[in-house]
Amino acid sequence: MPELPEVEVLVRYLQPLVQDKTIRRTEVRRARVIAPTTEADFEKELTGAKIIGLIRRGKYLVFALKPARGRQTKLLVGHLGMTGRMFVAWKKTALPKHVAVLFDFGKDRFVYEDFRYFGRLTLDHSALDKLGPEPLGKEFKAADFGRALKRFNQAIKVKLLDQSLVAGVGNIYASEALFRAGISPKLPARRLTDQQVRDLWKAIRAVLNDAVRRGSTIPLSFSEGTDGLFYFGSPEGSANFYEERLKVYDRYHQPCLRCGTPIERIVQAARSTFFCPHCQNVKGAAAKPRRNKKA
DNA sequence: CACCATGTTCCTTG
DNA sequence: CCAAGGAACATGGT
Repeated sequence: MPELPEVEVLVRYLQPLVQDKTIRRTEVRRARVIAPTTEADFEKELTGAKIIGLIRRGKYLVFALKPARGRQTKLLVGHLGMTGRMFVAWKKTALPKHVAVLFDFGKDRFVYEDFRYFGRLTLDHSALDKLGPEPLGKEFKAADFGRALKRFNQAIKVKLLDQSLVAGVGNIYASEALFRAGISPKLPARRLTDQQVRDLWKAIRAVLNDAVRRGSTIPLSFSEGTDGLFYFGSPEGSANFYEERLKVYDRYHQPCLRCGTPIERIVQAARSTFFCPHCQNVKGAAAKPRRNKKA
């Protein structure tokens, strides 16, 4: 679940459930996810600590903690990697297979589960310093974004994944934003015109905002029976929310929703990119003619 | 067996 | 120091 919108929805769900909870005990089942914090430090710092806040920064979750003894607030930084999940459940509820970390709250507990263990839940907050502006915040300015892009020859799609330029865009929403802006993913970053920079700036915000809005309308409940923890790829089907909200990502060979041209897939920096070769022509500008086709 | 997967970091190479 | 490309991480699904 890992791009900005998913993390945002998760934080909104999680925040009231962890706010003011005291961690009675920690259990680290996979030490790699707390690195570089050691298990001894993790336990020492967190046991007895109270969670006094939870916010999102880029794709990170930032927990503010009031330590058992100390006065100084500590930060606990979470990241879901590709497959991480976090939730709060009754202790009688069975745990999933790949639990990485548990916090005992008394009646219930916080669970961080991640079957690929690419994520993190650590006291090391240095990753936050490398993040660029929040795309949905007012500190994200088209002019700054454009200036930053001027430094790179690399394809714009690849630079959208650079968290130091703008924080929170991942592989899915990078394709989505470029489609929305009508810009080729292959266009070298420094070649974007000022107009394209503005279009892309706007498209990033629109695509992320839409996803947060839609994600917020989906029940996040850990309904009994299913292992379903998230709105993401609904466990029981329900016409698959995931498919219908995305306009280009994972739609290889399917007709472009705007012009009917088959969507193409290419690989950039070892990641898949999906785009419409007509609506997102490198030469830009010209692409307008549309023969709308029923999908 | 082959290839693919929402992410980040480390290691080369130029 | 910087840009860029690729492998690695770990566990699946198809």
